[in-house]
Amino acid sequence: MKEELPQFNSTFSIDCVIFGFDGGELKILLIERNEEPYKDWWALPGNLVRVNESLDQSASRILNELTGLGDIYMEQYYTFGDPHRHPQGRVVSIAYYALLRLGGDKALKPISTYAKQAHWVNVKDLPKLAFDHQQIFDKGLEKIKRRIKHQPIAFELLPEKFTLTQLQNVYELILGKKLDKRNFRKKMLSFGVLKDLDEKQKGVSFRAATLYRFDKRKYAKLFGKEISF
Amino acid sequence: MKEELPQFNSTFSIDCVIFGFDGGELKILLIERNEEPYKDWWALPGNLVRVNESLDQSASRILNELTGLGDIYMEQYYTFGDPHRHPQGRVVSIAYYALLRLGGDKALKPISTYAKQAHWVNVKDLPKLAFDHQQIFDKGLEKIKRRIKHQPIAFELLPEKFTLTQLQNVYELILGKKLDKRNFRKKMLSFGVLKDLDEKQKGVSFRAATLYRFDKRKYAKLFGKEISF
DNA sequence: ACATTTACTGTGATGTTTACACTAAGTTAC
DNA sequence: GTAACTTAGTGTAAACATCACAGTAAATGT
Repeated sequence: MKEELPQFNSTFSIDCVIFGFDGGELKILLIERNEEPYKDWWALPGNLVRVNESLDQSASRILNELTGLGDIYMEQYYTFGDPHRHPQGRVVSIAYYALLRLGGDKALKPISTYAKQAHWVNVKDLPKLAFDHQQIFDKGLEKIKRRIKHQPIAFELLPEKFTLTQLQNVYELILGKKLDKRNFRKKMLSFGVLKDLDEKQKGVSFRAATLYRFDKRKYAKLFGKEISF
Repeated sequence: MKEELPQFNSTFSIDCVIFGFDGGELKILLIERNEEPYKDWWALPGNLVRVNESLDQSASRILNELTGLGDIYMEQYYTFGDPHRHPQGRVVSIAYYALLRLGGDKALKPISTYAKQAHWVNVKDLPKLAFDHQQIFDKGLEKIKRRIKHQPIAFELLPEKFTLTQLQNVYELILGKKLDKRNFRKKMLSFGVLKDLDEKQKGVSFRAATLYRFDKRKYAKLFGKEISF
């Protein structure tokens, strides 16, 4: 069990908690491993950092290889370095979270050989994870809980045009609690960073809601004022 | 310049921003390097992580080697991994900050061979730093600015018994702005985590202030309520 | 037209934040 | 010991933010 991999005395990897929001559910992307150790286990997407790659680049690459997507909001949030977290040697792993919109069934293309398949899994229903990935996930969720209160990251999970109910939904899922509809809307609108598009939702049963867009320019002006969502 | 050190193809290190508060000034501990690269430059204390050390342990060790102190509040806050941040190879560095009370002239014992000397330097008056250490410092200061608003870390910088003015002083230095005395005291006392010791400051010119102690037990009970300092 | 579902709206009570200036107590210098 | 100095310590009113709470409006499907 404790055999050394070549070049494996010490190295570093990136692990990503890739959050996706899909009309009502908060999910993360998991892969089924195709290699030892933890072959056939579910795990967070991750890989070794390449020689001439920055950490941010490496995280983006991993996300891109798995989803085909680029230009996604990602943030480094913690580094896990227990000497025994990897059974075959010293691997320090730098964790990132990513937030993205799932447009219906966004194509996944798991082109890496180390994964058999990749799936979006509801965060409320995670399987047992390889390595210390449960711990990495827990800390990632905790981080975005804090961040969502102070920075406009919820919008990264939504399509460009969204309704206030959808926005509230994101907050409720991440914070893990119900919010009052009237207070939520009042507060969100009071920041003045939501642009009313004078446009209604299409293709829904029942009354269609007004669509909004997040106004990055106005937000940038407000920034520094430490607004609290 | 671009020669490879032995075993230096890729490795990881810890760098520490060690904050100390000393009767009115916020300082950090800097070392003067005794080795290439950046020989004779000022730098953050740091070192390579050892084989069987966790990251937290490594950070504690570095602090201990330099100050002789143990049981100090430290927190990992970011990992710096630009491929070219170290001129001799790939070194990913995990940054920690530490907060401690400077009791007068707390003995420093720089027993490491890589440092000629260590000094407490006012954060307002930092010299040019080696590597990307200025960036590491900036991010560390930014982190404690945020954290001090929500968690009781200011107390780590103060002696066990302190006055409200001293506490306010810490806040003002970290946040970089003046606070209103009455509002500050009202708010701090309202949390109910400060114990009035019925005891006055000694050895000061002019009126002596009441001493307080931070009540960790009460704080722990409150915790989860996300109190805002 | 009726039933159903979701969108949307306002007010009053409570708590928090801000702005603001004087008196009290102890020390030092004479 | 008294005057001058320095820091400690205290309260209130206005503005603002948060919270709790329920009914009407609009669109859809039958």
